[in-house]
Amino acid sequence: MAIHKKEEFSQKDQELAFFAKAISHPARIAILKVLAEQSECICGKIVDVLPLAQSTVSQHLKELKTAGLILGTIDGPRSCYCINWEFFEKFNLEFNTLFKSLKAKSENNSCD
Amino acid sequence: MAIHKKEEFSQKDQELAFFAKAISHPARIAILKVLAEQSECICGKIVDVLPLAQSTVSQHLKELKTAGLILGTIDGPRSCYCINWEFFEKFNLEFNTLFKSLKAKSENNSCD
DNA sequence: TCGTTTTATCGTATATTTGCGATATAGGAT
DNA sequence: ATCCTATATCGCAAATATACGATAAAACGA
Repeated sequence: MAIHKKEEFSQKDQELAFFAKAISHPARIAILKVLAEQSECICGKIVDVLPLAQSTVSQHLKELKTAGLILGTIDGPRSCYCINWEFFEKFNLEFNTLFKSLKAKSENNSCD
Repeated sequence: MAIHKKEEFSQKDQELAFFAKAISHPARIAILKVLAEQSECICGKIVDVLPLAQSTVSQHLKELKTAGLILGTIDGPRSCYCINWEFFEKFNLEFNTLFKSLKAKSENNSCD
């Protein structure tokens, strides 16, 4: 694909797409659910719960971290992750805004 | 990657990931916005608006259609697309449910 | 110090996504 | 019938994503 064209779209659309991509794999959704459930921000326990190899889980955690959805701190020999709730709110809001704006736009027409 | 493991996750997580993937590219978000704005469910006008080749746009439209987010009808020599609002509501609700359930789970702990 | 445990990263294989040009198809106009 | 327009699909190339095993790094205990 020569050069990918993603950067030619609006910042907002790129950001939304980026957010959506962060949760576009069931493993990452499952990880978020586990993190939300656990009182301690467990680490390798996620590996036990998911049907994936340790290295693969680590990769998904890295992606969620890059996206901003989770925070990771080193705790001795292990890593401790938890949901970045502050960011999560922004994330949530962003989706709601998209959905609302689409609906709002549609109110001016009678397409459906 | 030998065999991809997506099907080993819960139906719900797979569905959510699938939904997220549908809007994980700025072109598809842009298409949804255009469709929501237009009073007639335009077709190739989308190509004019997006910085992509006709064939690429057609492919994104197909993906949105496969995901269920848009409907396409043939209108003479051209294709007419519009947002599938009924499905859109389900889509919207699914995300809200995920976000709410994550927050609800977190209320039992003090991780953050 | 040496081994153990835990996790990140590297290298690699394969699958999927993205993108485009070329072509096919189908309807409408002349 | 022939041409034109609009769109879908095919074939291909390149980029990304997914997955794993092997290995590296880091902290802890014996």
